[in-house]
Amino acid sequence: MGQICTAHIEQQVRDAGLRPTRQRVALAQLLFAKGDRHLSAEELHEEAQAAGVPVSLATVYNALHQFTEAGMLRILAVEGSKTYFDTNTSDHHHYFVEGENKVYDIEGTAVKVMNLPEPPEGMEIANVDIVVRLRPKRTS
Amino acid sequence: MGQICTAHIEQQVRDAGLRPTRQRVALAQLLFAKGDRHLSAEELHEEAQAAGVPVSLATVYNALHQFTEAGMLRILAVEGSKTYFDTNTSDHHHYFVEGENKVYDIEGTAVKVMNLPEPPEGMEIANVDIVVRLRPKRTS
DNA sequence: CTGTGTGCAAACTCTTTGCATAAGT
DNA sequence: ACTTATGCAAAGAGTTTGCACACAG
Repeated sequence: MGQICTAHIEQQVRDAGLRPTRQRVALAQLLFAKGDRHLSAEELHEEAQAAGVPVSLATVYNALHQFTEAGMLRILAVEGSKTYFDTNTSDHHHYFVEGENKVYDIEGTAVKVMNLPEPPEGMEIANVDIVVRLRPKRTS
Repeated sequence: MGQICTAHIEQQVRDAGLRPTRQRVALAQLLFAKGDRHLSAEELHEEAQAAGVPVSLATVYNALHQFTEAGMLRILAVEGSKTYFDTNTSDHHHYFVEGENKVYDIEGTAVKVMNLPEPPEGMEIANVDIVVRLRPKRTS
């Protein structure tokens, strides 16, 4: 099964126009094997190390951007210094927790946006991101 | 009128629990005199210089964060390395143009979000940001 | 006067880049 | 073999911090 998955991942990487190198396949596996995830370059780097794949941080950045260009990942629109990548590239939405700078998917969702105006001339909508910012409830 | 505005701005700064110093008042004036704006620290710094207010970049950062804590500004949730501050702290929404990393308000808007689920235990919604990502329309 | 704010420069964090080495086809 | 990817370390951008001087109350 590891074999089948690896072959499948390799194909995805190849389809993106990238050589299925050890590092890229390993990173793709970490990214896409476990369902939807949001993570930063540094987090993925640590995971790779932990998984026994000695990949450099620069390579992680390269791979993340290449995957993004290929449409396999999307960059999350959240404040904060770090860039977060999302393995779910379809329209879906997030909670952002103030203070801890963490992002969670909004689950079980039929969230819908109404009355969106027409985009300006010559532009089209690439996607719509909704970020619901949460804060600890004040003691009542 | 400049007088009245300045007095008003000074009061706002004072109400935020901050001393109405030359720099803070000047920055507040630039920020709040012209309606809704989104700008980075560096942009505000340049504007201040251009307006003949020789304020340092560090002070701009300080002021922006202090105004944000006081609820006079909000940090925009957009990707990219720079932090953008928004002078409109009420629920309203943005276009983000891919490539040029620019943010525009969505105008004339009755944009509404439907079916937002309950937030998790102990959390409340601080606000909801909608970012509509635009890209150039492909030549048809 | 007394305490807070400011400005400068150095430090820090995250990300990108250049170039020699290694790996894929 | 030939080309592209990787890893390292150094550079770069944006932001924060520490400390002496200046200003507001």
